[in-house]
Amino acid sequence: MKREKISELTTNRLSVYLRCLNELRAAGIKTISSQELADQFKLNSAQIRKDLGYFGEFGVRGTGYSIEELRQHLTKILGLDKVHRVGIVGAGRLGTALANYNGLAKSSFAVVALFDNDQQKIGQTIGVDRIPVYDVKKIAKLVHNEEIDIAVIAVPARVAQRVLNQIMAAGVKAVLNFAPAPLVGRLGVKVKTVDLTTSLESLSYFLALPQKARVTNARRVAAELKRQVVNDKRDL
Amino acid sequence: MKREKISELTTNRLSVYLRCLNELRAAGIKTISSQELADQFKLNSAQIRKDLGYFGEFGVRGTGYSIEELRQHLTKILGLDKVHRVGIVGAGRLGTALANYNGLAKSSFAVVALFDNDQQKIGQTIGVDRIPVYDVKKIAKLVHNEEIDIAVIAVPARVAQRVLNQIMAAGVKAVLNFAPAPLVGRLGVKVKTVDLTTSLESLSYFLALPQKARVTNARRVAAELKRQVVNDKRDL
DNA sequence: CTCTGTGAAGTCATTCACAGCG
DNA sequence: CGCTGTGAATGACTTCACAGAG
Repeated sequence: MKREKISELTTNRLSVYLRCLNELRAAGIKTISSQELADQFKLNSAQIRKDLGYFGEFGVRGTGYSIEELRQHLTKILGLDKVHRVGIVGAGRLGTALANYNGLAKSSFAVVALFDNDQQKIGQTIGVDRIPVYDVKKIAKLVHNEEIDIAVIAVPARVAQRVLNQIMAAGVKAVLNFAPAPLVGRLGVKVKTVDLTTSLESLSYFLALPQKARVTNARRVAAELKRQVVNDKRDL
Repeated sequence: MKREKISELTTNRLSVYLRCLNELRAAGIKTISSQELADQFKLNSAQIRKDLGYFGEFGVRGTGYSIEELRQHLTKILGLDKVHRVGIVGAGRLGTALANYNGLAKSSFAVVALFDNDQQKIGQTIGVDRIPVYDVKKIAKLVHNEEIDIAVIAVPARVAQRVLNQIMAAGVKAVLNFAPAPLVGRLGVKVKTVDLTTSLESLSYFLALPQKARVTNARRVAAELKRQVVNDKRDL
């Protein structure tokens, strides 16, 4: 296992591979080759082998990968063998929706606290899990008491940087930001921004293109189509 | 204006530039250089000039860019001079949260319909804007009647591909997908996936790293800052 | 003979660096 | 002069292609 720097593109893909492996396991399949796995999404098989290669040699030549074994390795690599405790700052619509989002509960993330500055909301609980809403001022205390290791920013853009500063001051090292703002992180703190407006505007750009440009979108689309066909065959 | 293929990384940044310009305009500033703009987020000024250069020569040498003028150009380029009509499939927590999300209303996206298969929800309206919830079966009809040009998938992963197929059959060309599933699009249809689980698992990976690797050298962290904005250049 | 693991080649993106306009 | 626009250089990511393990 050579500890060179792993790109975020790679870690994102590892997450996707893991999800796929979980499904395959549920389907009772024991073994899979990088080529078969690549067909599931439209990736190149060398990409998968290379991604895995950064972390070790998990495959068996001539056979492929043991699904259960690879699954365990990826779980470990991604740090999903421990439950992460998540605090959401901003108990607005997005914040509460995320607190209730089942997708998270199913994986190893537990939302343990929400924070807001609205006195109306503070003291309430959210969802069937009755997650408490605290005063934003108590972030530092609760990060410590509840052992929160991941924070989610779901506040308006204009206060996002201030909130991030509070979060970092409290010692949280990983932050998922939904505010459409370019946040400045600090050494050793990972800030990942999910920007819905940018995503939509990017779609808008695509729609604004002349139809010809949208369709003649080059090799990648062609390659996708090819794989699609392959997939369909396989399913039969 | 040379019509070569523009990377999605570029269009994502254009969206961010535009947001910044809107703020600068609100602050009453008239002109800005690429260097100043680059300082706002941690970008390279050449990057900005190159991004803009794909679409024309908007700058004035020795001075910089007229904020109002550049703002108008970017708005046009991103197709934001027209209001996009958005339909959200899945009236669960995420779907309704998005329907209510003010960030969208502020820009040029209007959510005009939700779709669900739960008879309890069909016929209801969501939020202060009273957006109606329709039966999923009516997607094709409503896409036509309401002139929906962007669809949002906010349904569980296992039904996401089926929903996408219905959406594409209805003629929608741009789709924002929140389901954690590798969807297969069709020629001329843009599918952009926002995968919360992957984002969180990527943060988890970071936390699982030895502290030393997390902090690394300042140069690398600076470079990472630029990547904060989630850029799924590969749509899963 | 199949499929992994991996250098080498190829492709795409970012940054440098500077000519030349205003 | 200062700042844009852009080739040329560098760097990052992906894909090819094949030696070699099982």
